[in-house]
Amino acid sequence: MTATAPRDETVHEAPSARQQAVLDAVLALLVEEGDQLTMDAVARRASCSKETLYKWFGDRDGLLTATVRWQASRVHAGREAVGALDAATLRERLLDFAVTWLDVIAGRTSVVLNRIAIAHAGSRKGNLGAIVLANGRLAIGGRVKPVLEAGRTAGLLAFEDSETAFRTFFGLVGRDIQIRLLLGDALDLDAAEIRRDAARAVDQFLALYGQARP
Amino acid sequence: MTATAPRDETVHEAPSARQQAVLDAVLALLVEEGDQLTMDAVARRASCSKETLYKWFGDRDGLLTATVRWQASRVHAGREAVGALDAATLRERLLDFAVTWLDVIAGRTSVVLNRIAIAHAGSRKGNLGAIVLANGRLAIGGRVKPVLEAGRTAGLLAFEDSETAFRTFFGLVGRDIQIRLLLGDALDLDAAEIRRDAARAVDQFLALYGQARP
DNA sequence: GAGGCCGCGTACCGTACGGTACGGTACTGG
DNA sequence: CCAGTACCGTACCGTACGGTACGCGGCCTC
Repeated sequence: MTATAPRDETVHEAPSARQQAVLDAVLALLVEEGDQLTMDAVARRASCSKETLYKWFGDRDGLLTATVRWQASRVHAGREAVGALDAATLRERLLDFAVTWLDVIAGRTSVVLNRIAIAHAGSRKGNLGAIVLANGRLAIGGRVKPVLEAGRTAGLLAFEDSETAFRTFFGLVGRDIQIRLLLGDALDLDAAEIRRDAARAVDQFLALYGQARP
Repeated sequence: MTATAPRDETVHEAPSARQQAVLDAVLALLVEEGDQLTMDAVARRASCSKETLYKWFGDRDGLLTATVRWQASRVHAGREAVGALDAATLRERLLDFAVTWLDVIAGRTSVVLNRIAIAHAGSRKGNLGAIVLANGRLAIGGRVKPVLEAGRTAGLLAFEDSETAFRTFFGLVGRDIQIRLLLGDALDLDAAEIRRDAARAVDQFLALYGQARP
């Protein structure tokens, strides 16, 4: 290729600080205005030109994708290191996951982003859905399953397939909350209620899969 | 009012046969084409004029609302009558609910309609979300809870709040299935797998809430 | 301090789509 | 046989919005 190739600058890796500001503007707009997000509105809100948006993100979908990725990159905090499980720490780890997860899905941002991704999944070319899935359901699965397996090797849990066990955990924690929020049910959970719900879910999960150390 | 009032014919009660055909066309289009449903496409598919669509349904939202209602009216089959529960029939009733419910939410039509309703809920004036909620989550809740309560009075189940118990049941049955489908995950469940999943959920629910007859 | 780049603001274009108007045809009641 | 009505087909209108073009000001480099 010759030297004049204009070099594709669309965001594929980490966005710059300015770009992050734009993506935050998108999130804010999404949360405030529902999902009729226009490129004009984004440009105005972020004080940048539409041309810049298209240069950085390619097209509307690119902007949405970058936004979802950006939001996902913020949620992935959280320690790892699984070793040395006793019953109390197992319960605590599960409780921690449950609370964190409920906090996320009950948040306005998560609801709106999931709405966008779901709408997107309905109109073909739906990578947005896949991205949200990978960073939501699948990501938390990937982090919980090692804990479950550690619980099993410690003789605290009994199950055959960690995926199945995790899906039960997921169901016990999430129940009808996500679908209700997505469909617009008010249902505002405060921190106390989330903690109660999470504890109940963990208790139920342990009742189903726990076993006294043999 | 004078005699020349043009009389609002928009569909509020049961749609006529011809109107049902139109609504079926909408459903077919929705399932086939994803959700970029245009009034033009509906008119073409249903062999009717756009003017008629607007006369019957008011506007696009009205058409969508009527479609959701129409679909909901088909799902509500199912016997009632709760009396005389023993352990086997309780299990059978719950299993029946679980299978039916999974069948519904795994169907293309349900997925598409939920997508529409969710997108709608994101743009204010979201009665669609409320309708889907009322005919989905809330309707099944209303039908399951009497069974649970009958189970309790028969001494087969132990719980304080039937709503809470039902939500646990809901979570155990649905798990991550609905959100994954909404986000475009392939995940095609055949009848056998649905039956297996439903049975597992019922077993787990009974393990949590069941008690031997005292 | 002159050229070059980046990016803001704004004006502009094309099109898809919601909604309306209108002519034509079939059926019904008087 | 003549209104009146219902409804189909199609042409049309207005607008919102995705995407592009262009001018101008600030900043960096030589």
